Amino acid sequence: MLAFSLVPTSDVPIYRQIVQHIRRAVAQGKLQLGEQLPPGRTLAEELVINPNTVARAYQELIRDGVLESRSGVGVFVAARVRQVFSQAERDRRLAHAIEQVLYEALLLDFSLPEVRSALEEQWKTHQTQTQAGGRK
Amino acid sequence: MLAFSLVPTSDVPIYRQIVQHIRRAVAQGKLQLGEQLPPGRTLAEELVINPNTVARAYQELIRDGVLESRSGVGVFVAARVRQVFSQAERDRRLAHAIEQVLYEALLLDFSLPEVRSALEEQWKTHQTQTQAGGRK
Amino acid sequence: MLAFSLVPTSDVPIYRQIVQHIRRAVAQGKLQLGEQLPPGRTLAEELVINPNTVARAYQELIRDGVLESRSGVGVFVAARVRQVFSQAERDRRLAHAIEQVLYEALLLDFSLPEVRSALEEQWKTHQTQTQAGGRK
Amino acid sequence: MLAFSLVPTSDVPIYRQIVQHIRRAVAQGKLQLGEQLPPGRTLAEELVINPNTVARAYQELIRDGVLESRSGVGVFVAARVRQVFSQAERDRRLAHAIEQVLYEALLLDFSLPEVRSALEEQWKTHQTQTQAGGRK
DNA sequence: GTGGTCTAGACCACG
DNA sequence: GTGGTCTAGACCACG
Repeated sequence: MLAFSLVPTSDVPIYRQIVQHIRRAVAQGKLQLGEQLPPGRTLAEELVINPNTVARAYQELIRDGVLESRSGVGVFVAARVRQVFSQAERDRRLAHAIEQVLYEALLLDFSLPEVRSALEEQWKTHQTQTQAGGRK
Repeated sequence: MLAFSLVPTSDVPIYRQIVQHIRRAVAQGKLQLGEQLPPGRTLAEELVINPNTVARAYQELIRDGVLESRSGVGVFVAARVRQVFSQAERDRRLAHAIEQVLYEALLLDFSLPEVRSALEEQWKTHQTQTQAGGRK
Repeated sequence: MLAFSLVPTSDVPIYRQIVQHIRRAVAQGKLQLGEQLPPGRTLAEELVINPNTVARAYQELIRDGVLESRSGVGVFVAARVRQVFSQAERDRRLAHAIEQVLYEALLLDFSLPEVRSALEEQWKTHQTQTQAGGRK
Repeated sequence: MLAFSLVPTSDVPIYRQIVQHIRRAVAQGKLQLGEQLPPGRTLAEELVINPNTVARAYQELIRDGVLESRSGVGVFVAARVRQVFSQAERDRRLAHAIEQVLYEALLLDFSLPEVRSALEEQWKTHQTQTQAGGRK
């Protein structure tokens, strides 16, 4: 199931919001591996946006190995998430996300221990929320 | 002192990179309250970018109360940087940045220790890059 | 320099033809690392197609680390081609290309030695064509 | 005999996968000239796909002179499969497929020996998968 | 002027 | 009905 709403005023493009939402849903096990996603047109209607925008989000997720398209049938969560990226690229992407945290923390005057404990807390919260989920 | 380098191919616009850098320098006390900033043209020359780009960064910081313009004299760090963020707002913003790291890490199949050590490493690297550290 | 023409009757989508053409030009050293590509609008005019179609091709190449965008300036061949893909993904992509050769060969009744020698010949021809090029 | 499996998430449409498989079986003599093919519905059941999809593949092969339909009886391998491709055409098609491999390999930074051994491996794997091999 | 995003609408291949 | 491609045209951020 996919239920979310967009933040139209955000500086994050709509298609990116969709991408992030689906990534999150997969990570949290709310979208099961192999599960079918709503047809692009349906999702577009619900979100009151153009179908092309949804298609673009789906395309990006397909290219990243998170989703799979079966022609004439629909789009599905990939049976197993392919490891598409090289170690260097994985590191790069993680570093990029961490950099955002770093900037935010410095700007807001948080210390390393504060950030670290916030990270650990959120990580554990996520674990318990997705207990029986697809990921141990 | 302002010493930093830009990442022209980053998805963060150049003017935002400048804004973030100055905010951080002020937060860390590397730019003293009341201290004068280099003229826009000078900074633009050093960074080999368009002067308009620096001007835009200064404008945004002036609008946010971090900098002050004294006409005919120059741009200065505001005498008292107003405290923009409430504690709740600070926590919310940090949590949001960490959430991005969390989902990226889960999708790329990183473990908590890996993320934690990457965070610590980047934090320390940043510290050493901006040596003079500490705040008065 | 980019000079090529489209095959509108082909079953290969236009944006894919552009992608393949640029990949080839980079592989052959006809597009130097760091070189700027023509603005999407210009290329679209030359090819008499919609700018969005060119943009889509550029986007895909940026995502694959072949090109880089510098905001407000233009699109460039990446300084060094990033190794974006995992070993598994690289193998997968190579296998996919080889599979096409295999099918074609079986259908046209070529033997393995014939295919192998054709491969070696084309490889060597490419080497000599790009002698002084970016790749040894 | 027709025994093969489909790749539903492939970018090759299912009906094309069927067409290629039958062409190959005929080229390799695994399907004898004049031999009857399974009724479309039977094949569709085995492959767990829509009968229309099989029908479409048969249609294309009939149109190309590989198969023949005898009304009320069934579909058969044509008594004499006409030779569609000239030698020049065969070479051109093979060269084109190899060119794709070449550019993919260069971009993914594979060496000639790596590509050659991947080719040989896939060729042999294919041979063993379709054991009964040889041609009469 | 440059690329990035989005809409509206069309047509097509596939199953 | 499903996704994939393309056009035409608009608006925006950036430099």
